[in-house]
Amino acid sequence: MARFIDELKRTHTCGALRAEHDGQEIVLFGWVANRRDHGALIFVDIRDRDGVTQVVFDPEASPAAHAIAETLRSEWVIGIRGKVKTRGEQFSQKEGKMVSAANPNIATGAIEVEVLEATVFNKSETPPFELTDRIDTREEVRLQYRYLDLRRAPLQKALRTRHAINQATRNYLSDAGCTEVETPFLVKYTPGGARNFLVPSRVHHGKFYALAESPQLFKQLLMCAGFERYFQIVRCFRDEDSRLDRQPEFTQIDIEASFVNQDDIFTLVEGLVGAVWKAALGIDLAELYPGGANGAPKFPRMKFDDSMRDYGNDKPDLRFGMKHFDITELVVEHGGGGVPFWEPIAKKLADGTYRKDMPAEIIKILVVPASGNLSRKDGDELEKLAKSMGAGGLARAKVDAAGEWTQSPLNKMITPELKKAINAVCGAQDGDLIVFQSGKTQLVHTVMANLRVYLGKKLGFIPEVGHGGNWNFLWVVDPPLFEYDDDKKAWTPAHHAFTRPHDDCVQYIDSDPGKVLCYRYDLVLNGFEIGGGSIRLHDPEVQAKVFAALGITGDEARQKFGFLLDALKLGAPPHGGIALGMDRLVMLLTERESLRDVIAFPKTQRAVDLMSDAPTAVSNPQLEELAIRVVEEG
RNA sequence: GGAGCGGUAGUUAAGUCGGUUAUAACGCCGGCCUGUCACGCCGGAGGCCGCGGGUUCGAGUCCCGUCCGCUCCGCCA
Repeated sequence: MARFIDELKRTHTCGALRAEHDGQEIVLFGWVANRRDHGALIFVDIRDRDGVTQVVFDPEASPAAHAIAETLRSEWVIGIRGKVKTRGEQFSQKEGKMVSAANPNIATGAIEVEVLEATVFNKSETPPFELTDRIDTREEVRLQYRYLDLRRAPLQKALRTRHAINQATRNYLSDAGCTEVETPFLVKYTPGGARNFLVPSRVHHGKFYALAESPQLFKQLLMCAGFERYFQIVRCFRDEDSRLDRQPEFTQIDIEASFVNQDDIFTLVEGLVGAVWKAALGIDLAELYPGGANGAPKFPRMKFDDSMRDYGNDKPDLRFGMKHFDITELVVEHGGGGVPFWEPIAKKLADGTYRKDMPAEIIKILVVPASGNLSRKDGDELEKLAKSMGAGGLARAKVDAAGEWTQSPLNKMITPELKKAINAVCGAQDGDLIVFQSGKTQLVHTVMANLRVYLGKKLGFIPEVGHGGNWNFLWVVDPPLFEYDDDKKAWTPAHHAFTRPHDDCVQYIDSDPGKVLCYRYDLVLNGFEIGGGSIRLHDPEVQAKVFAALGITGDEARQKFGFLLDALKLGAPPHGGIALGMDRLVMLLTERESLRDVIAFPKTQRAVDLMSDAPTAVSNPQLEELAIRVVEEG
């Protein structure tokens, strides 16, 4: 029978002890975070999930414990029994006078523990990196030893906050009448949309399941099944390239409800987000965003088109200004204004080659205020960034007091009238820098949107991550139902084919699909999309029109979505829902720089687990069982 | 699929115009120290400069290829 654990139970965590515990005999378990050997006295910082406590090994208090302390090394797992002592004034050899022995930097700094008895549960080899709070070790190494990295307080804290968010979410949605239902991960493969991970089947040679990219169809079927309100905290899988805010497997807070309109979903989600912020941070978002139901916050809304026009994407970071200005029409009015690379665009718009309401090419500008103090080198840096995103270049012009454009080839080409008009439109002042981008609409939007965010960070308009909450929520609403695919020369669903169009747009589904807006919405926080959903199309007649506009035949539709189409014909209630990206939500709420900081075991950009080395090749017998042959590449 | 940045001791970095023994800090090992808390002091070990080719009398440094990580575009809600 071991003395520690069996007889001596842990009485406190390493973050618990305070001055009020003075004199108590306690037992701590944990890891050696640091050891300071003063010859006779040995100080050891013990760390557990809750914090750090300094314990002192004094040979006079316990020679046996002191002998053990002499052997201790970093990350050994130990247990101690000792007596809590408040740290009073003591003579400092370093400073040569009496000073307070308390350590204000740690929560338990008012006390220390004099060790009476100690044990080593397990030794540790020297860890590959030092487990400090502010780590500077390359992520590659940390991911390889993820279990060590996870011992550090910042990651412990992030995952514990994630747990709190989970709890708050379950409580709130459960109280709101939602039933948590688990939907399958192994689902039918449907082409289109995100690439699926495919799972071969031993009993069905040559056939594959797909890992669910979302429970979309199932949650709609649950509405057809009469659950009325559903939620699930669910893992989703997408075989797409990763990003800072995208992992191949990720978690969604998935919600669907019947007999609701868009406002009802917003109210439900605003209440959820409010509850989450309150539970995890103790912050009342209703103070920032008043006007919601039952003390919940109410977030502002922006139309999709306005967002694209002003910010170049559908997830604008509104913590700072620097709106884009679309000067396409202005340039058309001036017949190109003498600028060679604008003239063809103006011409195509004037003669009707391009539609005026959805031009294939546009011209946008962005004004960098004089206070930004951008040097010529900074300008070159901007151009480099633009080019890396596919832009041909990046025209710039510095505006002087007289409204002339200096340091710019444009000044020689452009007509004075257009120059004056552009200055007026964007309100450029002396010293401001105008940045121009023209060309394919999507490219211009993307380049300018990224430049805006880059500048926002560079000029300090966006606070650095971890420097205090500055929450900016926004609903982006009323996007188009269809997008025109230039390559395929066909209309494609902007989201998916089951989104309900605005009633007054239904008439355009056949005649002019591009004009059809729909009940789709995204929730944006600080420039990240943290959720998206829609009111679904439950009317089979309109559904048929949408399929027709997409060039999907009845047979195709039946093959892909047959079970859902059947369900919609068998008494489907009006319904809609949303999915919130749990990982992104946690990342933003905890002010971390990457999704990897809030996922226990994340994968790299190439979807590799550096710790386990997944994915790996599989031996031939296993492949044969699945009737799969691997073809060498090249 | 594409662009950019990075890879030098266990860790983080420096390494000039290509030059002879590749530096430093932290960590590690040994010794000393009864008030440290980024303890201090003395000493020591530790390197396939990501990998492969090339140029050169000579390559961490220049060239080509390749692998890995990160950020972005494409892709993806």
